[in-house]
Amino acid sequence: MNEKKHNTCPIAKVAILLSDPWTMLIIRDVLKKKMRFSDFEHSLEGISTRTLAKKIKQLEQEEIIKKEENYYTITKKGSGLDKIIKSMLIYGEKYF
Amino acid sequence: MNEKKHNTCPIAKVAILLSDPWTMLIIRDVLKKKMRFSDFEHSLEGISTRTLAKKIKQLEQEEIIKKEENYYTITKKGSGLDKIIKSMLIYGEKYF
DNA sequence: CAGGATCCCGCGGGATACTG
DNA sequence: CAGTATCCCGCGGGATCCTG
Repeated sequence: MNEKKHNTCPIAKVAILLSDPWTMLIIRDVLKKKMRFSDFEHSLEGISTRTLAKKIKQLEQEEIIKKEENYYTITKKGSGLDKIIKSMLIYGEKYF
Repeated sequence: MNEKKHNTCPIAKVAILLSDPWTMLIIRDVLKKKMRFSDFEHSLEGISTRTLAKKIKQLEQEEIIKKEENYYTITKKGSGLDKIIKSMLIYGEKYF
């Protein structure tokens, strides 16, 4: 996936941002409540610490989530994603 | 990503389904109009024929898109995804 | 034009061990 | 608990060529 070629389409940008299942699940969790590292590890069964740390860092850099005192919370930018998550939930419940 | 561990969460299922940027862009395109293979190749700049063929096949198996006479169109199940795509568009326009 | 077949390489990511 | 550091392997996917 070459990001530069698709930088004009907003859908493509969001698609790239969310193009990892873990990422979406992290957002799902942190939309509900503040999470610590170990909370994620329990919720995201099967993820390795290495991968989790990386995904979290990505999301911090994108300013989707932020960290304060070992707790991760959603940012304003991040909370805008709830609409997407919500529509995914509705779709998932209907078609799976 | 171990799919079995997350098979109870509808969000996780949709996340897994959409966890590839190409996939979402294919859906974006086919939601607009019927597409042929070469249409995708032009729209999805940078994708290889191999990958494109694979993604298309996946989506056919999921019954998100269907093929008739070298044209791909959206299915009923697939058209439900427009809500998600739409919310992604809105988010992308606002925050990027 | 619509793909299938092969070959090959990179890196994403698991497992494990270690530190503050 | 909250990560960092290595080591190592698999496979996703690009490039290329071929067919109906």
